[in-house]
Amino acid sequence: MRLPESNAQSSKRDPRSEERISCLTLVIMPELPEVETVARGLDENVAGDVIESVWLGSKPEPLKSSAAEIASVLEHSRIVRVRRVGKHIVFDLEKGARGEWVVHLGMTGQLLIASPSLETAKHTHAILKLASGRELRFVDPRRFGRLAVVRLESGDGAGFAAPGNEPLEAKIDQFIGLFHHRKTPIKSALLNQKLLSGVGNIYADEALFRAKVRPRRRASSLTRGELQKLHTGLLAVLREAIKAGGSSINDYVDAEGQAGFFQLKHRVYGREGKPCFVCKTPIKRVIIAGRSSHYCPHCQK
DNA sequence: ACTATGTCCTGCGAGC
DNA sequence: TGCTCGCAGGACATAG
Repeated sequence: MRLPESNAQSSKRDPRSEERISCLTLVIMPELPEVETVARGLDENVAGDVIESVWLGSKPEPLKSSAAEIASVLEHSRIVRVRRVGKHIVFDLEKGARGEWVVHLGMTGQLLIASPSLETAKHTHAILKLASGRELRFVDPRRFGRLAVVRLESGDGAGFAAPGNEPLEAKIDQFIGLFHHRKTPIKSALLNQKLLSGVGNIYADEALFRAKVRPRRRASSLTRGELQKLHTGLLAVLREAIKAGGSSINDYVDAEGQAGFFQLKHRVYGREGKPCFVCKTPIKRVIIAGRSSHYCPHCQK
């Protein structure tokens, strides 16, 4: 994971600079903690602002709603709040009727707050002009990201919902109930967004390391105790990552500092061949469900 | 009802 | 030095 070169130029000395958020979004793989951090940062910076106009890229856009639908919901709406739902960023909107703008960052998606004078980056798919004079831009080179809108007709519309359970809120019995009968590898089950929404490849590996469970194990083979440790490990690693990201929002100084998520050392992810921090055994990498999976063959059973 | 696999997309880096 | 090729991965489609 390297810093894209654009990171250097978007980093400014002033920690209050609106460029802060772009710095953050450039260096991360958006799983739950990263999306949470981006959503919080956006909430702090654009809540209360009004979307004056919307430009959507003309190429095959990464849109789930039609361009016209997105523009009609977004334009002249006030951003009430920005929050995370699973791996999605949800903008609560108000324009007489309520609505929601739902953004999924995919792998490489970024939501940047920029001044109109800032050069438009390659792969910019959407630009929202805000009443404050700033722009909110959606940039996504790999186009795995998605944009959609939800109209909420009356006051009590359901709104956007994640397909599965919120990992940070799932109680232990609920957690065990999700996994204990499944024959698929526990790693695959953790990545299944219909079970838990928000866990991605990195934190799945890290949680399994903390639980001392190998990723290839059938979910149904895990004992109650192992599932409890997995639940604990997952909560711990997600909370630590959110804390690390959150601190970078407050303490971010410049790109050299590489605060935030760089404070959180992965114990197995991306460490193939390197010694386990616990027992020094080289970390192994295998492919499960098409995804690279990292584990310690000694610590994890 | 589950589970497994292929596909999308671009930038980057390893290897020749 | 310059090129090719494989890899990265979330969500969805499709097949089993």
